[in-house]
Amino acid sequence: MSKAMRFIADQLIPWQKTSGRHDLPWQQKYDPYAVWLSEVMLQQTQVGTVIPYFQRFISKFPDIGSLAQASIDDVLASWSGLGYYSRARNLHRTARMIVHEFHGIFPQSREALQQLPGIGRSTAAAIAVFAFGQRDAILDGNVKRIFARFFGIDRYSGQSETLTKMWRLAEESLPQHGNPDELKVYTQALMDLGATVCVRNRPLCGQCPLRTRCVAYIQDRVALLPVSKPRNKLPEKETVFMIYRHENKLLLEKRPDEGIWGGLWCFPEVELNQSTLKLKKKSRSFALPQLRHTFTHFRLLIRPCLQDVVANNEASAAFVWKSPEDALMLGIPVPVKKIIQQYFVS
DNA sequence: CAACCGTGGGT
DNA sequence: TACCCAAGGTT
Repeated sequence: MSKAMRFIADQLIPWQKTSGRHDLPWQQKYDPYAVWLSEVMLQQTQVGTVIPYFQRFISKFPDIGSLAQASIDDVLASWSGLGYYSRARNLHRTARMIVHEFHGIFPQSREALQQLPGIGRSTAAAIAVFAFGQRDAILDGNVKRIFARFFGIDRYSGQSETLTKMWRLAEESLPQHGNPDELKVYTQALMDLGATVCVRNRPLCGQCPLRTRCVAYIQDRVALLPVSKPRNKLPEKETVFMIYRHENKLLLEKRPDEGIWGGLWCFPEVELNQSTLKLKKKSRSFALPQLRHTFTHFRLLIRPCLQDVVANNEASAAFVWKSPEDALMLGIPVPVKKIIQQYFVS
């Protein structure tokens, strides 16, 4: 192990104790269920966004047994608005697997945790460290950013070669003979440093315990690292939300698990073609103001179209009629929530 | 490996 | 505005 590697842990562990975060809701006790839930919610999601969801979710499903017993609809309702809904479905699947196949006992090794749905290598390592005191390396966005600067890595971290290198650095930077508590402090320190000091824009290098040996700082390349992901221009798509109303109830359709908003309830979508345009002209439908919704990989133009109907005889289980107030309590995507709140509740 | 999968905050 | 991206994982 090189000197630079030992330096990181030696600096970070005392730094975390004085300057790290110690009051996040999932840090109170290292309960495997709470650790797992928080790590999954925090995937690609900022702490400030997660906290209220975490509090509500753990109030409603306080332990893995209650989560396993719940319906997927109830789980998705609690996840509604948080995004990446496959995380919620995988969470639910994993809860049922642990309860029914593992007698309610969490796997404790990183390798075993990694076999569970929705738990990749970094999340598995975080759970193994925080919940079970194992010695494993995380490699999340914080660590990638810190390492890119500290080691002066000027390649995009998505490249497999760069990723392999970073995993090796992450393993080699672990405290050598750390006891479990030390490993937890070290792992939390990486997250805290990345989230509060070594941030993406304008990092606070004056406060950084690593700056004396940070390549980017020494070479004055902090603003250039890490290298941005090469992005494609977002394609634009267009859809019509048909809002069928019958006596103050709205029709919602359950989306398939695969694809965008999987498993959520949504206004029925209509293909935008000649026949639907004719249909819209003939029927007494009312166009609500369109709205734009931006995803990671495309932009969606939504045209909501309100239509009062006389019968509510949709017989399939994939459809429900709900009052606006009840609809808001289902697992619905954000644009559906916005439309209902804006036009259908007082 | 690259596309897919949400949403909100920051600049 | 338009773009970046945040405690990633799956296919």
